[in-house]
Amino acid sequence: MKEELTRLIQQALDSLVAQGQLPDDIAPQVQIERTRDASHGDLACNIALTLARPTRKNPRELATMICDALPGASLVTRTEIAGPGFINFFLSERSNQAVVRTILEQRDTFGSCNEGRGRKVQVEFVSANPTGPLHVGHGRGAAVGDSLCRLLTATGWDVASEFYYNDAGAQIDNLAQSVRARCKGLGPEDSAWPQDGYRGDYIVELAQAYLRGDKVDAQDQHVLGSGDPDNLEDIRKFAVAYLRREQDLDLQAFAVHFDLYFLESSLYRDGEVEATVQRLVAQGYTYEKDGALWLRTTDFGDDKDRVMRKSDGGYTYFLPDVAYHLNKWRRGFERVINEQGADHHSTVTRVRAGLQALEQGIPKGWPDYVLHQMVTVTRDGQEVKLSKRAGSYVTLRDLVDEVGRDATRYFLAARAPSSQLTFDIDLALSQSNDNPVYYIQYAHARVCSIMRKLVEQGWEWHAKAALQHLDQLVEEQEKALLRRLDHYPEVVASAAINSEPHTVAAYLRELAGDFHAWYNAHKTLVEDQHLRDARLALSEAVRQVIANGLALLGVSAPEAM
RNA sequence: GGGGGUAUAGCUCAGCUGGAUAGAGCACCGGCCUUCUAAGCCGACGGUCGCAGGUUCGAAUCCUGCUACUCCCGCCA
Repeated sequence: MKEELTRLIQQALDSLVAQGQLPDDIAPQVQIERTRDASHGDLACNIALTLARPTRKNPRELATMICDALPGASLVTRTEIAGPGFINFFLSERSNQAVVRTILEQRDTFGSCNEGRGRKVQVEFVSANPTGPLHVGHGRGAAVGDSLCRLLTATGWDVASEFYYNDAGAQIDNLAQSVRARCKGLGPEDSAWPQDGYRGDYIVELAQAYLRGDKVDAQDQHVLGSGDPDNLEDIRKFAVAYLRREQDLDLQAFAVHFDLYFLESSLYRDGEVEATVQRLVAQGYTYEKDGALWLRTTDFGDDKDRVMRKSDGGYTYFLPDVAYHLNKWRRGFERVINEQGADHHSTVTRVRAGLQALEQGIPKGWPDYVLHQMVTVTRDGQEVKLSKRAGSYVTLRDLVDEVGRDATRYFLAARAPSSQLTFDIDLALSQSNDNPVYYIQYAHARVCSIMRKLVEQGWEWHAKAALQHLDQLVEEQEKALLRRLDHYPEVVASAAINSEPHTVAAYLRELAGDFHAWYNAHKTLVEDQHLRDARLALSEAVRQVIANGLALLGVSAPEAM
């Protein structure tokens, strides 16, 4: 529809230029936008305002000229010049009602598109170290990242979700040493306790499981605890598998699935870390200083150079990160989105710099990052501190157990990633109408309830027949709903392009609001069959779009509440 | 000191990439259940869009400079 109008306006401008009424050196950018207010019509164009300056004409006068030159179109019932010079288009009711037919035909694909054209995109998210259970911050990453995957799939991308975990490096050594200390009955208060050791209770449980010789079955590894408190390597393997399994359970509770778990250790095993170092050295972007090997990331916009190989011979996290992203590039992902906590934002420049230094033809701004700000958790009005090492902890699983999966996911995905998020456990727990997810789900359940009532009354409803009577939908609340429904595909497309799942949540809140208002103002199950059919079709369309939208957020759409 | 992010109603947040009178939800106040689920609806109240400049037909939105809060600035991840 927008394209159609853009074409009409373009034609009008062309004819005005041809008649010499407008100079031919203007390069108009015709923009059609959806109006915010129904009294401004359905669509509006600001062309007269943007052309006012180059043509040195009064915008309203210009708008009149354009309207007069506009070819007729059956879908437009009238045009109007308003405000400073907007051209408002009022579409026929018929064209507005058509969205119901589209929705009932397309069902769960309504809102989908082929923008991605099957191109490969990878979304990496959560990527928590296997050094403890997932906390709320990881939950935000999981909610946002998973929703992004769903949005990209819906818009035609070939999506791969991935979890990268650092099963190598200093943090894991620290973990193994912490477990060994617990095996020997030591605690943080003992002098032999490792510096910065992990103090959480889960380390104690882990040590006990290891000593008992438990078997651990995680997603991608199976380990038997040897029970030897001196074998650090055994402890390390066991601890990683144990916590990997814990995280599996956390994610399972959250209904988040990954196509691939990528192990940092595999980069070492397959020589990719070493190959990356050699490549960087060969490109001449490295130097030795203080016994360490540095990369001149300042050549690529970093504020200081970074160490890649420490003086003790080990690598910093930065180097495997570069090797990992080279690996991603070679797997053919033309688009990669890394969803991480904003505390990692300093890696963005570094990883991109490392990739540029490799000179492999990787685009400068590759990969994309979505950084979410910190999550704080409050209970009884008090902030609950989250610290793995201190041990006081709100885990994702605890939260899901308490609050429920739907509410947790909705809360964590419903805010712009760039804003800080306070997760108020009491509020989320309250089960009251404070909770916006219930408001949306309730709208869905209400439609289902109407459908059940329909059967109880001995009536029937057939979509095909009902679609013949959409012209019955003339009430103000019905028009508002039709406009809102029509908007949905744009919301999905824009949320996917801009990596902003929270806009879907906001849209659903509005759609549910429109629906509840209509529901209260007009009865659906009326005696008049044509009117009833039309309203049932509209109800069903609303139900479908709510179900589609909630699915994009990973939230369920209950049939009864 | 350098960099990222944020600042919009009493509180929590939207604001469709520069449009028309800045919107929701909570909270508070007043109404609506013999009619499809009141987890709902209707109404009222509530704003110098952090401050100061600038860009233009037009700014919460873009630019510059401040201020406050927050995160990062390691040979940790």
